Parts: sequence; C-alpha cells; structure tokens
Amino acid sequence: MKLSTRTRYGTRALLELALHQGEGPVFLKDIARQQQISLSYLEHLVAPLISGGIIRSVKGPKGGVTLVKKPEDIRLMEITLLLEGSIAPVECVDNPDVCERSTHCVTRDIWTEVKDAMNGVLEATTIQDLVERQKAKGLPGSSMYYI
Amino acid sequence: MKLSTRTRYGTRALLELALHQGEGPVFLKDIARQQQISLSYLEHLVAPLISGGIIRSVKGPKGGVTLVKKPEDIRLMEITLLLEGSIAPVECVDNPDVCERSTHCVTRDIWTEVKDAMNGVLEATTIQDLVERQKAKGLPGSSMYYI
DNA sequence: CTTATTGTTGACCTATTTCATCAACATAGT
DNA sequence: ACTATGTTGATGAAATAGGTCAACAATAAG
Repeated sequence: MKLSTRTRYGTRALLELALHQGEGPVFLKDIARQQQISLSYLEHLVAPLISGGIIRSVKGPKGGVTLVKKPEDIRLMEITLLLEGSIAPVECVDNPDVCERSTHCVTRDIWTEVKDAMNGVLEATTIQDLVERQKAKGLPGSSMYYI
Repeated sequence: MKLSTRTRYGTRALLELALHQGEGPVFLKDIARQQQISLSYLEHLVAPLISGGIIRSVKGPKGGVTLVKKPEDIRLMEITLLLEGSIAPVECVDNPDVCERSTHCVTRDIWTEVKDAMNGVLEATTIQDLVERQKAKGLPGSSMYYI
C-alpha cells in the first residue's frame, strides 16, 4: 500500500518550483539536487507534468521548467493521477468488470470508501498549501537546507 | 497504491467464516472455493490470522478453522496489519529516521494525513459490518452464488 | 493401529513493478 | 559552431507480489 516515488518526487519537484516562482525557468539539475532526486529519474517525470498542463519547459542554455498553473490551482490529486494513475486500492473499484463478483461484493464497497477517503485529502490539498506549510515551519525556501 | 491480495483475500476469508458462525470448523478448501481463492495461497494467510488471535484451527478430519473473536470485534485495520503491515503510503510516515528530511518535510505531513484517512475507514469497519451489508444486499450467504 | 483427511510449514518459482541509469537526440542561446 | 539544456527510448537491477508444490504433523474414524 505504497505511493509510488513518481508521485512523491513529482510533488516535491512542483513544491520546489512553487518556491521559486517568478524567478524564471529552474534547471532540472537544481530541482534534483535540492529535493534529492536522481536527475535521470526526474527527467521522466517532467513529460507527464507538461502534457498535463502543469508545467512548461524551455530548452537550451538558460532553459529549465516553470509552473503554468498557479500553485493554488494544483491539487495533489491531479499530480497523482498524472504520475501514478488512479489510487484505487483495488482494480475492481475503478473497473468493476475485471471481477464478476463486483456487483455483490461487500468488500469492494469498503475499498471504495478507502479510496474516497484518500481522494478527499488529495483533492483538498494544493501546492500552495504546501508552500504555506513550509513557511509556517519557518522554512522560506529549501535552499538553506540543501546546499 | 494497491492493497495486497493478502489483505483482500484474508478479509473475504474472514467474512466467509463469519457467515458460517456456529456451524463448527470450516474447511479451508470450502473457503477457497466459495471466495475464489487458491487453496495453497489461502493456507499462508491462516498462520498470521491464528497468531493474531482472530481464528483458531483444528487439524485432521472434520477439522478446519473457526473465528475466535466476534465479528463485531474484528476491525479491518487489524486484518490489514496482520497480513500486510502498516498501510503508510510512504515509509517515512512510520519511521521518520529513514529520511533526514522527515523533520521539515511538508509532503510527509500530507502523506500522514492520507494514512490517517485510510486508517479511519479501516478502523471504523468490522467484519460484522460486512455481514450486515451482505444481508442488506439480500445475500444471506455466499454459497448460493458460488456453487 | 492404520488410514484418510485435514491443517502447517518452508522451499521454490515466476511475473510484474519500481526505480533508476545511460546514451542518443532535439533545441536554443551565445 | 558550440555548449547547455530538456526529450525520449532502451535497458537493467532489485524488490515485491502472487502463487505452487511437497514434505510434514495431527487427529478422527474404522
């Protein structure tokens, strides 16, 4: 019952971007270093975030990536869907047809409740919430911690 | 973000047992057949449920397994813990020491909220709830569906 | 006491997924 | 041109999930 690193790294990457808003494109290399993510791995998380309309990229020197949407408009649910797909704890919750028991299976109803509970948190939380939490912790930026 | 089959199969097995309460030991073979679980696999789920004090077993002919706890005292959380361990979506939620970022990581706070949300559902639901839901669906027993 | 029937245990296998690296390529600034 | 960056695809190691099989232990029935 683990969230994939794709979602976790992707979320941290977007948080890092939000912390540098208005400073122009940010190098993937810098995001990787500050958030302690392998650059090679981070590169693969960028594509779905671009096609999902959350960020855009600039190639070449002085390139990098920037937020397209405002931090308060980026819900964690959206990131999760883009990078990991549905968080249904069981396949049948999303696709009843994969199991003939679906229509009368009472455990399936519970797994659906579990999914809804998780969804609730991820829908309620935005990148801006993370930024504010970080500020509330007295950490205006992450660079002071990861040199 | 998937629940393991251990938890799912184990829960269904316990539901099946609850539906046959007072009828003496139930064969693993029958549970496997009615809940469509491989017998060989089900055998491995029995051990942790016994050591967890949820069921007991009787060897030999006329043997089988029986519930020790009452269905209303068996929370899904307990089953999950026995068969799958913690449902923390990220390791650091349970063990902050696995990552030096834990103390000031705001995403970790969110993953903790996600875990708590799931925990809430699993703590609130008992095997008896499943039995009642099944009855409410007009399915007094499962045998009528899986011949 | 023997036998058939059941649960118990551990070794083993396979497929999938996760996580990650590397290299070739595309693009844009200098 | 050259260099710095993002883009993409091939590849692979490691972990985990999911499941099978066979030897063993216990016990009821005859």
